This record gives sequence, structure tokens and C-alpha cells, in this order.
Amino acid sequence: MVRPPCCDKEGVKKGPWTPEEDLVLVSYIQEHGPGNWRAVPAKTGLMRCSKSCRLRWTNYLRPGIKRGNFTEQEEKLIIHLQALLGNRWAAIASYLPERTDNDIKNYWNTHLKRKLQSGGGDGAAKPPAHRPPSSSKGQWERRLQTDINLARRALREALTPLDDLKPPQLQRDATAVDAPGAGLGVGGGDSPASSSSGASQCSPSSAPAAAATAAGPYVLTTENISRMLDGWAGRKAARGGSPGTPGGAESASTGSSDASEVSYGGGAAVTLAAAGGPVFEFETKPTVPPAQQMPLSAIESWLFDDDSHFHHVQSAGVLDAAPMDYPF
DNA sequence: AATCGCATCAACCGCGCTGTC
DNA sequence: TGACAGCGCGGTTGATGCGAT
Repeated sequence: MVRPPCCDKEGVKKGPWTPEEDLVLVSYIQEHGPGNWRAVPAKTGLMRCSKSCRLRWTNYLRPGIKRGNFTEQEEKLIIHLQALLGNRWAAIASYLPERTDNDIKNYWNTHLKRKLQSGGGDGAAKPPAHRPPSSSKGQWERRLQTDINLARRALREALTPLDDLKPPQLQRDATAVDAPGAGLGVGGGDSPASSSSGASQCSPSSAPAAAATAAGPYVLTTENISRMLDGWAGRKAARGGSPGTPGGAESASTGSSDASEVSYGGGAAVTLAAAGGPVFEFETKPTVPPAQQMPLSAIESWLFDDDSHFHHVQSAGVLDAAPMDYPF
């Protein structure tokens, strides 16, 4: 039973996306919203597979993505969520609304794993023993339950000192989600590390392009698009054709990983506001809908409350988007 | 200045899940 | 109920940048 390729291999372009392609994709999604990826290549004329379009959108073009500069807090959260959930990056990413699963996965593989292996971590997060096949979810969840007390204890230890620096970001989350128009402002924007006022940068009502650009994060305005294309053309000329990754090529890949300088896609609202069009209304990330953002305090109570956490979070609705059903 | 090796990250691939007919 | 299509996820790869030699 060989599954046919998701798309016709012939004529399907691969490799790095060009700014032009990004532009086409963004424009299309702005108009139609994300989803129905199958139709995207056909309707946009992009010579890309639907999966590639979806990936490009969710991992790079989607508004509200913060890139680089993982804060210590995010780092610890990732470590402990990984200890709890294993390599279920999408689930982990749902607790870090500004981060993509791909980003978290990469960060884990390149930084955290090594850090922990070299003993640089707090030792609390052991490698998740196993990532059980999804076909046996019930089984692995039972195993997870077996480990959960250990992991919870470890997390408690790790989070305790964090209480002091507690989460401007996450605290804001707890309040910001109630604010109208916070819909796209997942996570409230900036991390403690990025001092720019990127908060709510992806909120349609609160992300004026000018403000956002002034603050640092890239906004997909006509001006920036033009700059982007110029930059791309320059690079193309310099490099002899390979366009590389827009934005990422210019800034994200500078090695500094400075999110505040990351160009489009970087930390930012991707809007077309300056073009006179409506700002994005679509946000595909809402794995955890804004109203269901889980503030750290909720995570803590979930993790720390031995008996009632599942009921608590479930009744609060905060874990609705979590991939587990918590049958126990 | 050139070369090599390593680190990083965007993108691809294959598989499983879910919804629809 | 089974087949099919579409989507999402996790693992892996390849291109690129950067530091060391």
C-alpha cells in the first residue's frame, strides 16, 4: 500500500521560498484565510505542494510568530513540557503560542538536548524516554501517567525560582486574552528578552504597521515588501541565484538570532495594513484559542494539583486544545 | 586567504488521524 | 463500514553561515 504522493512531483518546486512566492501565498491567505491547502497551489499558481504552502504559512508567514531569542523561561517551559509530553512538539508549541512546533523542535534538537546531555540543564528533564507511536496513544498515556509524578516534581523545582521573574509575558497572557481584539495577539507579543513593544502586534486592531515597524518587528507592508524584494534581488545577484530565505537570510540567519531584528515573519505581525487592505483576520495557530491561552499559573496549578488538575483545566477549558484526552 | 568542520534552521518526507461520502 | 482526501505531526535532510585552523 504505497500512498501516492501528496502532490504531483512533476513541476512541483522545492527548496527555499522566494519573497515573491511568500507574497502570493500571503495575499491569498489574506483574502481567503488559511485552510483548504489543497486548493492553494491551484488558485495561486504557486508551483508548490499544498503541504509546502501550509508549512510555509504555519512556520514562517503566519502572524504572531516570534523567532529566535528563546527566553530562559521559554527554555525551561520547553524542557519540562518535553519531559511531560515527550517529543510532541505541536502540543508543546500550544503552550508557547508565539513559537512554532518546528522552531521548538529545532531549538530542542540543537540547544536543549545537548545542554541537558552535557549536564548543563537542571537535570530535571530527562529525555522522554519514548515517543510512543500515535497508534497506541492509550498505552503511552498510561506510561506517561506513570512518569507524571516524577516530571511534575521536577517541574515544581524548576519553576519555583521562576516565580520571581514571573512572566511578564505569561502574566500578560492571562489578562490580555480577555481584551477584545486580542485575538491574534497570542501570547501578548514580546518576550521579556525583546524589549520592543511588539505586544498585540498581530492583533488587527492594535498592530498598525508603522508602530510595529518602529518597534522592530517586521510588518508586511508594501514598503517592506518592496524592500524585501530589493534585498532578495541583491542577494540573488550576489549569490548567483539562490534566493535563500527572505528575512531569515538577512537577519534571522545572522547568527544573532535577535528576534527583534528579525525581518518579516520574525516576531511579527504580518499585515498588509499599509497597503490599505485589511489586516489579517486569520490566525491558524490558535491551537489554543486566545481565550484559552494557558497562563503559567494555570499550567502550574494543573501540574501541581495532584488530584484535580485535569478537572480544573478541563472545566476551565484551558486544555481543550491539548492533544491528550486525559482518560485518567 | 583558504579550507574545513560544526551549528543552525527552513523545508521535505512519510505516516497517522480525522472527516466525508 | 470502508475508501478516500485532506490535514497535521514528528523525524530527517540539506543548504547556509560562522568560527576555528
